[in-house]
Amino acid sequence: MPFETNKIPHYKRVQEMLRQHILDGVYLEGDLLPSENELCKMYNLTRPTVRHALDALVNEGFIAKHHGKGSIVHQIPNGIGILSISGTTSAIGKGNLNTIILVKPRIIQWPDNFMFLLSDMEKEFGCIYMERLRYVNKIPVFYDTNYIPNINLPRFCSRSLESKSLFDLLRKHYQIEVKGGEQKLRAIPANEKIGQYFILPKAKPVLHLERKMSTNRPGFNIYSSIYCNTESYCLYGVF
Amino acid sequence: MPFETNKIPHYKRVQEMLRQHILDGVYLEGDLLPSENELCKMYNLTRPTVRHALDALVNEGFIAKHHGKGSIVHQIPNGIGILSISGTTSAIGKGNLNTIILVKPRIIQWPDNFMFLLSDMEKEFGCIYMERLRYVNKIPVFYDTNYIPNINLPRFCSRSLESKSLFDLLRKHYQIEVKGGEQKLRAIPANEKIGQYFILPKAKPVLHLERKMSTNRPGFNIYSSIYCNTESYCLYGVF
DNA sequence: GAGTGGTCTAGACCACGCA
DNA sequence: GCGTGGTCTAGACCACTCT
Repeated sequence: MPFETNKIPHYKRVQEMLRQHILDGVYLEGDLLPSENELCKMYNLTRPTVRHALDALVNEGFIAKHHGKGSIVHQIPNGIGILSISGTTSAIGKGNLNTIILVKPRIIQWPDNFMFLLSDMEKEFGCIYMERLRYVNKIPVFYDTNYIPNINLPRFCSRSLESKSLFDLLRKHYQIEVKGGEQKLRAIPANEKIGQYFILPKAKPVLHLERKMSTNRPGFNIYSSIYCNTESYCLYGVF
Repeated sequence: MPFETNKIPHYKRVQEMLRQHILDGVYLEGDLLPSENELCKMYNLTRPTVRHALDALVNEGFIAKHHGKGSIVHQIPNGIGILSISGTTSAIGKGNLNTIILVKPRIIQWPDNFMFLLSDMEKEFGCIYMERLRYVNKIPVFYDTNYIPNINLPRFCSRSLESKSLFDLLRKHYQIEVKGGEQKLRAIPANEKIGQYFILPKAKPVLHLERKMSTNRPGFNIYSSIYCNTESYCLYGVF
């Protein structure tokens, strides 16, 4: 029986370990990962479980599978795998992402004409709002505004976020796990403010992502509006 | 034993049937799909197989699953699920997509500085090139240029494509199935030509997608460069 | 032919939502 | 308490790739 570790499913543990190995360079791009049967023995799991982990890595764009050959580590060519779930922090890797909090978490009313339809419960409670500017290798790439329902999140506004992942904070202090979500994409001209953040001329095209992320708390969704500067880094996804 | 049908895997058959039912309005948005156990009985399959089909539909954005409740049919709000694989034609539905061939398939050299790295085999053979303009509900939304390796595709250039899906044609006449792929996204200003196609002012932001699609033929990839007018329709994805 | 991933079965136990 | 989806086992057979 595989060793018990908290409550994280086995396939997810394997997925995270392999992803970390790839990011750490244990497996280099073009390398063959151990075969599914070898991974079964290594982690003491059965094939469907190991396959579940590998399928998740394919979705994140870290590997590609080839029938009869094996799982090959993918190059992620100057692109950022933000289109899948893993969260910006883990999609980019180690020390390459820097975050500045532009507006510290504060309680506000939900905006009128919000980008997604809100449930009655969400509307009833207020909303915690924050803004961030995020740099990839010193280049400003993401400006995001975030809306979190103010439901049972004690002391959230006084917590430090600088250089931490929002998802990590929610998981560690509030046991909130982001499970998945949906997103809408558009190309829009940068307005004055965004142009300044990105050091781009006004009206320069930027990519606009509106996302709704569901969590393990029923009815508790996190909303983000993300502006992406795609001058130097493109977004990258797998399908 | 489930009835044998060609060589399409069972999970894919179920996936396609359920997707068609959703597009046809048999299940309306917000409806609960039959439970996994019910689907097992209906199609005479086991749960992992049915789950495989449902997971694929989640990835395509057609349904969302809720632990303890069931699978709920998703609304796809004025957005186009082109970010997943299903292909533009099936992502949009019935008669809403119209296609004009701007450049009929013709054999050309691969362009220099191609958007993706080509294998030696691909470089050796020529490439079939075509351009299309696609309308969603009468609005020009996609302008795409496509590059297909000219490997064993007899009479391809003389086939009619108008109002047909490229993927369908490849599957029916050449037994080529698109399996998956990767894509890069950027926001760029429309150039003169694209502005005219989309009836947009020049320099208006458009979304640019560069995709590489792998197929069931090893080493045979299809490449597309797609410009999207996101004024009226946004792109939509699930993660 | 040996090894790989792709598909599938037939069970099991658990956590969650709801009545 | 019941039905739901989430995870997992321990096998099986097939198609594919490489040598």
